[in-house]
Amino acid sequence: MRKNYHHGDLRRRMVAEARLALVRNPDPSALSIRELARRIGVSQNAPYRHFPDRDHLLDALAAVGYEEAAAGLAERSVEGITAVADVWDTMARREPGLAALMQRSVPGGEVELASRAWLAEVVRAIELEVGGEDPERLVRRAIGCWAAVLGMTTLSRGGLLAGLDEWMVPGSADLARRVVVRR
Amino acid sequence: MRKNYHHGDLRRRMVAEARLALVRNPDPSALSIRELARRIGVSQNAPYRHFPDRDHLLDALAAVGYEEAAAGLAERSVEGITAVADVWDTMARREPGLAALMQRSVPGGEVELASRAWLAEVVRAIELEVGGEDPERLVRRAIGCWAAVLGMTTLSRGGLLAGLDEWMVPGSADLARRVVVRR
DNA sequence: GGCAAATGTATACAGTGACTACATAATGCT
DNA sequence: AGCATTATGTAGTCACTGTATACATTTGCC
Repeated sequence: MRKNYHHGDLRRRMVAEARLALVRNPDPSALSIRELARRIGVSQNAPYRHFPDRDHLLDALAAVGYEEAAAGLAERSVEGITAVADVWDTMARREPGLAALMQRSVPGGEVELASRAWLAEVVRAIELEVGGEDPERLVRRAIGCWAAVLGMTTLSRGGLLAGLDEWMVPGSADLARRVVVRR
Repeated sequence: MRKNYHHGDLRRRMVAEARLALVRNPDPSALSIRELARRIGVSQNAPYRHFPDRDHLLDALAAVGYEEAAAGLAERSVEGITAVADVWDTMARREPGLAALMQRSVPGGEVELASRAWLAEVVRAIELEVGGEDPERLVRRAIGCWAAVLGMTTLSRGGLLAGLDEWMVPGSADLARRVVVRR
């Protein structure tokens, strides 16, 4: 009889609220399904109708991160590698918790596809900058670039570079440009 | 009157047992203080005499990881960046859970010093490879190299490259060992 | 209109980190 | 040696978590 017995959009709402929670506290392991449900105003078990368990919620959120990153890169891939570094850096700085989630892809999960879309976009950006290399080399460069940027943001987000002087830390765009994967 | 009321070496034992637990299950958030205590045969609260909370235990373990990595690199730093990649990748492959811990440094924690020792060793390795560069560039290169290798192992350990690696390089997935940072 | 599927609620359980109060052993001072 | 202090253990408790099971309501389809 109640008007809002059914929420109507709980799945999407959970993902959004999880994202907010990660902004308040970037540690993904501190994220609680019950608290999200409470905050949304729904019973503590309702979320389980949409996600088999906690990990699947995190996976869905990480996928959103990759989708946004890919879209952001697509908009400005004219700029090449700089754009790759910039897009990832900005995301990692604004939402460190989200960035942390994006380091893991469960096989069969949503991240699997979304991260591939991101990688494709990186390949496109690299191609624009370095011109017509053979495709395999291109992909390897893209992976190297992604790894370099990811590594730099991981180091600084984790505080591993805290206290080091500014001049000691390489710019991630420069680094990304110099990293190459041998075959 | 019992013989073993005091364990005698509980702190070290906890770290060792935590490491084992991470080998059984690489997810650090699944690691339980109580279970470790149970396994050691000590009361569930005894560990708290040695670690103010769970995070400090993880920090201590991560520090051990950095110490070993630094020592391992010192033994073979003649080889330059490849040795860096090799040492890190081997560690990350054998103990992914430990590698995950090593992405975070609490200010004032043990990782802060240990990771600096590791970085110093990386600088040494890079210096051997590229010869006498000016110190600033050297440190930047070292950090960049660390980041690239870390990023690479994170990508493959996280499954983000699943399905791609064997496509790119028939037979072997040890991408990190093939990372090159150009000057 | 009625019935099945989707989506919500209520309740319960075992496990956790962490706190407090207390017990015992080890250490060091006199 | 004797004794007080400190280090290190135990016991018991609390609020909280993920998740399972059983039941209720709503929605959508024939």
